[in-house]
Amino acid sequence: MWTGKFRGKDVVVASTAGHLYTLYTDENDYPTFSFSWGHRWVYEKNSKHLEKYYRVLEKLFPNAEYYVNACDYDIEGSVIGYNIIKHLGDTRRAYRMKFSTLTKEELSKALSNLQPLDWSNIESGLARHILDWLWGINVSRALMSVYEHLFGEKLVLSAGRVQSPTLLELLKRYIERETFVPKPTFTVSVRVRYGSREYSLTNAFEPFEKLDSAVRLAQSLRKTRKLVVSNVDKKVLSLEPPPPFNLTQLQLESAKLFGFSPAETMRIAEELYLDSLISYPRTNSEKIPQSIDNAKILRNLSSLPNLGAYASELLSRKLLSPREGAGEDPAHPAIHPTGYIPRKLGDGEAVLYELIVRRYLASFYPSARVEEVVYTMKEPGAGVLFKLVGRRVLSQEWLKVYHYRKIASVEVPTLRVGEELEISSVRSLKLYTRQPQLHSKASILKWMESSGIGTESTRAQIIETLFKRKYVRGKSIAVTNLGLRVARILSALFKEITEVELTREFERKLREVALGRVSRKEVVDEAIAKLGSKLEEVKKALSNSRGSELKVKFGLSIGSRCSVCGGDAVGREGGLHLCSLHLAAYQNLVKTYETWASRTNASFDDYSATLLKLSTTGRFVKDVIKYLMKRDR
DNA sequence: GCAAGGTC
Repeated sequence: MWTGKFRGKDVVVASTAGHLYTLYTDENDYPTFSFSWGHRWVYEKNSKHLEKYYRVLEKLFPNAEYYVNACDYDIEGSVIGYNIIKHLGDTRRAYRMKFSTLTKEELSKALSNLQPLDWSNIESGLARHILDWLWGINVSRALMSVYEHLFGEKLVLSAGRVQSPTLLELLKRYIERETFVPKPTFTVSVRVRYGSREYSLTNAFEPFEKLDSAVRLAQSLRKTRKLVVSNVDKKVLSLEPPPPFNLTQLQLESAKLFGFSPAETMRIAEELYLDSLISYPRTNSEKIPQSIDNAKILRNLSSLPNLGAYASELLSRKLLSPREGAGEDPAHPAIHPTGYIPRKLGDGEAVLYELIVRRYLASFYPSARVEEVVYTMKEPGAGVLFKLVGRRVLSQEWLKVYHYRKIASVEVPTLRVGEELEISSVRSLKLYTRQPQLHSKASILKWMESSGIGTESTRAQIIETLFKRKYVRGKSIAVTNLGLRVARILSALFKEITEVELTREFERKLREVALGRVSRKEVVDEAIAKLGSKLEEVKKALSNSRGSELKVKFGLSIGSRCSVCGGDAVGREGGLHLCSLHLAAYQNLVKTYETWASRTNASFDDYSATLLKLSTTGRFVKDVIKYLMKRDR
């Protein structure tokens, strides 16, 4: 709590730490549509610490002439402050402070220019909370109940607007990889000699579908034994420095460089923030506003061992405006060092702090200059093209401080158009197409951001929820049998919650609420009506049928077992009963054989035997092949 | 017990 005077009046400032109120219900069954706002520490684990913030506010409120909500100027900030004022005070004597940076000047201006409560933000924010709660709590409860009826096991399960589409995306990628069937392609690899050195050339043509084409090209190259330079393209590329980090970019970069998960990065960044070493990390901004005194921060950083020299260099070169990225955030600037010098840091903290400082420093530097020369070569009289690419860094600039990014120099000779090079080796090669990678925590975070679901503050946590529920596992994220069952139940019964489109629909409705065209009540009532009929339908089905009938009724089974694995079969193909994964694998196996047959003269047996040997063949495909081999023996 | 959103 802080006290002071502003224009002759006593001002008391007390803080909260995020939401003090949460939605809850006393009902245990579903559907449940009766909810209220209550104290968070009563209804949520790990929120005991919130009560002390509340007790301070509770003491202050009765003595105040009026109240000012000075939370971050965004929708959640409006809801956080509104709930406190509504429960402890009187919204008719309340105002909103409107600001975008936390400088003395701007806060002072905002305080002398108080706005009425921003009802449009409050109403749309409350509606967002309620919609997420109604969908999340009700579908989660229904899911647990359906799961118990179908599989006889009582488990804590969950579904939500953000977590469920994320689970489905992980499953999609998992299926793509594990039902993948590689296809053969053919190409040639060429080396040339120039002076005393040899160079490998890059192919500027797509691999061939037929072995013949590659063999013919190889034969022809062996005969002519030379390539002629047909084009020289020399240019100087300008490589811009990266902007300072927002949270997503920090999470992606630290995953790439150090293997930290997004949640780990968040935890370490939080520590650095609480130690006053970096600015607020939960930001989407990639900009440092004018109001931040970069010169002062750089002067302070110049006493850092190792990195201080770069800060001094920037000051002496008067490079004081950092590059800006596209990311915006109304409440916070991009992540940057505060200028405080750390004493002793833990391992993770030291590594992340250095990354943030280097990134901040790099953003002030001019672009690096890289000279690139591309020689295009072809067989005399023919059109097949190869490339030889050389690269040389002319000026490092930001690359020297942001040493994580390395531009490898590639030495190549100086060649003229028309010059001939002797071919030293030609090989024809068989290549196989590669399977897609499973998602990592970093790549699924990126997917969530680009799909517009979750926020800076919640994405990493929501990914951890999927792990906690045991829907997924592994560093390369695989979906468990439980995750697959949950995804299939949700897709069959509550399709909307598995799709990113639900978020878009919420956004459209909430915009209407913010514009005052539709009331919060109308939007909530509409959701209740829609969910109510759906949930009653599911509940009725559960009370009328047994597990095995239900699976058929819900479209989760055709009433038989998968010939390959014994799981619930969902379809029949080629005389087999197949579960969803083995069905997809079987279909890919049959379909891809057409491609193989057109490119090679492999029989189906040769094809199958080769696939079993290749490590890129999906495991469900291998299961199907083994089953077919055993059956036909 | 279950969401997603804040923040410590």
